[in-house]
Amino acid sequence: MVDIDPWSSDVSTDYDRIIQQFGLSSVPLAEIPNPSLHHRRDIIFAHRDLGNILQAHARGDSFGVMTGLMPSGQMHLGHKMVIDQVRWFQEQGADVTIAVADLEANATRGYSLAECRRLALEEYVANYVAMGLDPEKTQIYFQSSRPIVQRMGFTLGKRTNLSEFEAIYGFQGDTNLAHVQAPLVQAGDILHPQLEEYGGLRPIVVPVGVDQDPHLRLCRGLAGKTNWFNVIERKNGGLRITVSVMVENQSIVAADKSSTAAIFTQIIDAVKTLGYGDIMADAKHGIVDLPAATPKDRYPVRMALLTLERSLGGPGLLQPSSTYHRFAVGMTGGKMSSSKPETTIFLNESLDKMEKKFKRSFSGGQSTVEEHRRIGGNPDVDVAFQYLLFFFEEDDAALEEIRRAYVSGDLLSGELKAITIEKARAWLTELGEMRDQNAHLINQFLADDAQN
RNA sequence: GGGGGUAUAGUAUAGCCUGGUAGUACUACCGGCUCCAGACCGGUGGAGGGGGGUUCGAAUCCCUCUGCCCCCA
Repeated sequence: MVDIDPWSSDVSTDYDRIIQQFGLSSVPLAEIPNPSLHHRRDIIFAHRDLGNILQAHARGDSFGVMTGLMPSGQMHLGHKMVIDQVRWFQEQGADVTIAVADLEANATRGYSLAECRRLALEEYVANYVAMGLDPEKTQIYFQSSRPIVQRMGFTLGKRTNLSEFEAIYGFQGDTNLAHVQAPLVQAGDILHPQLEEYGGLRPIVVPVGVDQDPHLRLCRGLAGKTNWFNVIERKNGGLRITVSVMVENQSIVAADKSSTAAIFTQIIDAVKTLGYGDIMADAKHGIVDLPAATPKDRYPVRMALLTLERSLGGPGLLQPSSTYHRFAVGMTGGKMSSSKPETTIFLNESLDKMEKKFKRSFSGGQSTVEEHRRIGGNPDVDVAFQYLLFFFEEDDAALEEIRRAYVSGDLLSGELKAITIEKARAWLTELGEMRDQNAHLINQFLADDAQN
């Protein structure tokens, strides 16, 4: 994992390196409809397969967003960032599925399932509701009362092994097995919304921070390995479909010559409906080529093949898409961490406490007024400025004006802190009011299997 | 199935053998310096897994339970 140096003024370099190292893609701002503050400010800086989501959106097809919560501790600003993204996807038309990882919290943190439920509703869901998610389009469930996610985790476990877990998570011989099961159940969480019972085949996006990428990599790998048909880019242009023969589908796709031929006919029929005239099938080598297809066609071709796979009895799972956001700097200048209360603001923080935290937050100002006027402040490391950027100042022009004044030395650190405190005060106050006003809606967010 | 080790503050640890006010570092909190914060200087908090025993007195010795780690089969 790349270390992120919070002191570096040139943060983009680090994130560029992450993109390269993890094989992520940059976010195509121009293609994002109604870009949010996070997009405009490059806070959401990378993605995997976001194109699937954008295409589904453009076509008017359904798509979903998935997130989870671990019912332990308190919600803080780091959580707000994810919920803001979930809400944005919802506003663009996504259905929302939220997993309460109560099994995981129970196994690894020692909370009873009853405690998990209480904490999830009172601390987490209450804030989700307050932050404006739409109860009509949001389904919250508990891992413990949706056994299918455990079963999927079990089944998907066949596609990986301890060596991979060691490589991805650094697990070793002394690792508690609860930690081994958790990512598998989580893969079940992420993939199960595609099941017919939970909305059917459609792209699902998971917005996370880069530190969560290992989970996504695992989940995408597991889903991909179950696919009966692969879509790859041809060396000389177009797309190539290959058939993946495995124990599970051998009797269906490759029992004998006639069944193989039948499968190829179905593949050709499936892609024909997408409008490709030029289809070159080579059953002997197990490939179908679409020389005229473009990389963008990968999504509809993939969807057609997954639909075919399902009709043949396969799981037909689409790899989840993901987006990655930068982390706001912690209030003390280091990392933001829920286990260190002094590094963040809780969503139910008292106004006094919030003000105190900002007053003692790390600044990018100079040692004396004279020096500050002369040299100016550094907004890149200034907590008060960063929190306006990440959370509290919606207006780009206003933010830019503050940045200009701070850099020039016109604005002192103390004055900047006062601005941020006022913004945070307004936000926290409103959030508290919304929590109270909307508390009665909490049950509407719960899926049927999450009701008491 | 058998054997060994270990449990001290939010974190990392010292003290245990040889019983006598539990020490240190970071963190937290307060003050100084700073426009504010950091850095720096000064100060203040906070701890021996649970139960039992021995003893005037147990973190320390003994038993037991629990958790964690390791070895053998």
